[in-house]
Amino acid sequence: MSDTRWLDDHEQKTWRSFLTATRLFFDGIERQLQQDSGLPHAYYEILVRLSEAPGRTLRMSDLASTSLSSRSRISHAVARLEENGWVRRRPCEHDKRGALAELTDAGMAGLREAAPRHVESVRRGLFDALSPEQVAALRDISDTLVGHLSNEPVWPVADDQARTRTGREAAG
Amino acid sequence: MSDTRWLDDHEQKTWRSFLTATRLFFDGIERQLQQDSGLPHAYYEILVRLSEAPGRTLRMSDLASTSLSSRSRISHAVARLEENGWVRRRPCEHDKRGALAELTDAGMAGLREAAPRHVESVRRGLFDALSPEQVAALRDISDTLVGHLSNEPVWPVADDQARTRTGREAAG
DNA sequence: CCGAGTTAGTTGAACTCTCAGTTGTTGAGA
DNA sequence: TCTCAACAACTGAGAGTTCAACTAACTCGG
Repeated sequence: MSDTRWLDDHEQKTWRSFLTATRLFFDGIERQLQQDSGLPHAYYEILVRLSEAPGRTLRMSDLASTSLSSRSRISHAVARLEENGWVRRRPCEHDKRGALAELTDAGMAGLREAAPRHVESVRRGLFDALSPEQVAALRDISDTLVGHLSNEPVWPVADDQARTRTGREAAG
Repeated sequence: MSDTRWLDDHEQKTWRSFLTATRLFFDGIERQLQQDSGLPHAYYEILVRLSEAPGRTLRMSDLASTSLSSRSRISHAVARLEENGWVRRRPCEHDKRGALAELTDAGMAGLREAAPRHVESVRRGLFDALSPEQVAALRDISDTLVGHLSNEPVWPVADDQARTRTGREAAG
């Protein structure tokens, strides 16, 4: 309890700045996408993943893992996108438990229409602000974090998966 | 439309890595806080802001702006925290439209109990993964982004405020 | 003092996400 | 073959956020 490794002043400032920066940035991305295309960013990403998949089709759980989403989230999201006619659901032949999500032509068209403004907002919010050195550093940092966070099972991903609370006990 | 400044390969990879890293990281922070303290991170931050304010009290709109939240969000959040007895609402004397949010002793105790594990998860997810140079670079990048994003009225903040869609037209 | 315009804050509906539970399927072992 | 744990996906309830009203109070010109 009292042996907490508190943040020193510099860490504190870094943390808060990071928090503020990412909030401002992602709030902006989210808002732009919502206003221009009526899509949350998570949904946009689903469309992107599907558009890049062979046959514009992915199994629901593959879609979940490539999108860093829970299966439940994908279910709800695909249901909504299906109502819009942007995605179609089809049964999986080999495994009758499975379901395939396929990007329709309308979905592809919607994605193509949404992309330019989205990319523009990413560029304006991120790349226009940073120097080439900062961009390089950001990539380095992000890669490091991804490696660190995706290997360590520090935080169990909920939804169906076993809740092995690894690592938590060591600190508490 | 076709003059979109698309991302080149390096930018694309940076962007996706950044996206993945922040998602993994913040999902973890959120999950840890939710599981250990039953609080979303946004609510935790409200408690922190109040705890740092003179008299542990802030006006609702000051709370909104220091937390980068909409007034509506603060209203809902404070309502919930008030039910828990962690925050108390009081009328503002000078301006009868206003309301003050005050952190109660119970709220302060709750915050003190939540803090160690939260700090630990921030440290484990962020500072333990990065070298001192990377931390310095992250702070530099974050400060730059904050300066860039909070000055530019690129994305109008909704909720009551005037929707001056500045800057968007120039690109569209 | 009055009325228009602005500001502070709240509220309810719609939407997304999470969590827990359910259905249907698969596959390994008795 | 039958059984049962594991798996894929869906579903509904609960919680948080956003957006668009809405109320109440302040400001300022007339």
